[in-house]
Amino acid sequence: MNATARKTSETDLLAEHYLFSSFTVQQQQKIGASSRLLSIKSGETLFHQGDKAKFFYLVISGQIKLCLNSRDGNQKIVEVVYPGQTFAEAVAFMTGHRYPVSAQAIEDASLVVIPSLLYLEQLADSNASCFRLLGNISRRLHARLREIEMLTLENATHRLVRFLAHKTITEDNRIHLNLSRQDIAARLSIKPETLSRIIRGLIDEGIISVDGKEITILNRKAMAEYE
Amino acid sequence: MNATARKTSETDLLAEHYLFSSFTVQQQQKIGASSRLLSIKSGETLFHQGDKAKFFYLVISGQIKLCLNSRDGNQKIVEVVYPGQTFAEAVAFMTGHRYPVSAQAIEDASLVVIPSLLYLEQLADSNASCFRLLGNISRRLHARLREIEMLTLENATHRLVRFLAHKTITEDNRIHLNLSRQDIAARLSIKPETLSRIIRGLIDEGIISVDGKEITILNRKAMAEYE
DNA sequence: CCTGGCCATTGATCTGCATCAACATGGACA
DNA sequence: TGTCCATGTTGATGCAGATCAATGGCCAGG
Repeated sequence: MNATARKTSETDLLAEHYLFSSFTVQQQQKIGASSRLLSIKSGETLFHQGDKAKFFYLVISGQIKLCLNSRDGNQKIVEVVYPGQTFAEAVAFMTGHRYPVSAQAIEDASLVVIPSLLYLEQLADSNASCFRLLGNISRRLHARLREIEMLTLENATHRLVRFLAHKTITEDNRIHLNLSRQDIAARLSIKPETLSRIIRGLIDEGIISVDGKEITILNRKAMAEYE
Repeated sequence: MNATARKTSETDLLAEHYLFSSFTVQQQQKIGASSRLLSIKSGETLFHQGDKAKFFYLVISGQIKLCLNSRDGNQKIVEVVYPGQTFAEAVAFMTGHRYPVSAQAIEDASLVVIPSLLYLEQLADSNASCFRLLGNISRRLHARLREIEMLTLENATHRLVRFLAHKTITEDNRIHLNLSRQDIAARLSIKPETLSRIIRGLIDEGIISVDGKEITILNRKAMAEYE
């Protein structure tokens, strides 16, 4: 594989994404040519909170968690990013240009690394792309707001039920968890022990049954009442 | 005062704001002509969470609180908006176009009410304005993130100390609170009783002294150690 | 097949903040 | 100036979730 071929692949990956699809082919190629593919192993950190931010990212495969860490070792997962999604796009517009969260791979992942500045330059020539980015960031803003709502107005059980309700549920009422218990706990801002107890509680009430990362909803009515 | 004069005043008020100052004079007049001034009394609600969002707002005077309300009467203040600031700009880009928070006046206030759609139309012709809005929304996104950080990684005392630290402090170490205790509590996601106790604790430790809405910091060192 | 280390679960206990209740205070208005 | 009602303070108690500790399960590497 030669350099040109690789660059082409990155351009193609980007062009499919709605944040880039409004650019001209020239613009896409320009961004693609300066972007690179990156593979990281599960557990590796992409960047730390406070790092100078020169790039943003498009996930091709794997999962990335965006998290906040406190001095005393507590971790809060703000968002889990899946293939096809970008993250840290907004950092370029923030004063200081530093990542407000840390990013770490939950499983082996590959990403496109995009230079923020170059992207910004292209934006200046593409109003349509600006609008897409505005929509994108606004959606994130809304998501953060709902997060705050959950944290302040709902208890731990509610948060878990909501978390489950937002997962894809098969026709036979099954949900596949793609996170470890620890990560689910950090996502919901509770301790793993508490998560265990809450799950046990739901099992004992006959609302769900659990087999490892597979959950079956036995009583959708009761489940819905928690929301 | 005739209609034209009033419209001129609204256009002028908007033109001073950085979200509008990149527009052409024609664009500013267009937006100004469709905007209107609104006065509301302290305690009145501007809009409720979930309302259809056709407008966003620029505060001219007074204070507006943006808050989330739970079914059981709990309230979380997400942000307090002061003169010169806009709010609900991002809603136009969200799916559903509904306000994700409620807005209520904390004191008598006057605002400029701006039709979101018209603003959006002008944006399409002004890349500079797009960039300003992107910066504006990104800043908000960052603020929400720090909020989540505070809520999940810090305790109530820390949150109060941070809250105070972000206020303007005079050379003689005094802070003027512009919110009621209830609102401070709702802002920090604690109960008024707890806020009282925390303040008492700080007083008893000799860290601050309090006289109504005036706070004097007696021990900046000790104060800083809470952050 | 055993073994070591991590993850999840369970139990016992602790604690920060909420809740409930009573009382104080102070500002608006007659 | 007194009265009233909302706001704030203080005390007693409750409770959700954290913490500490022990055990069980499960997978990787010998």
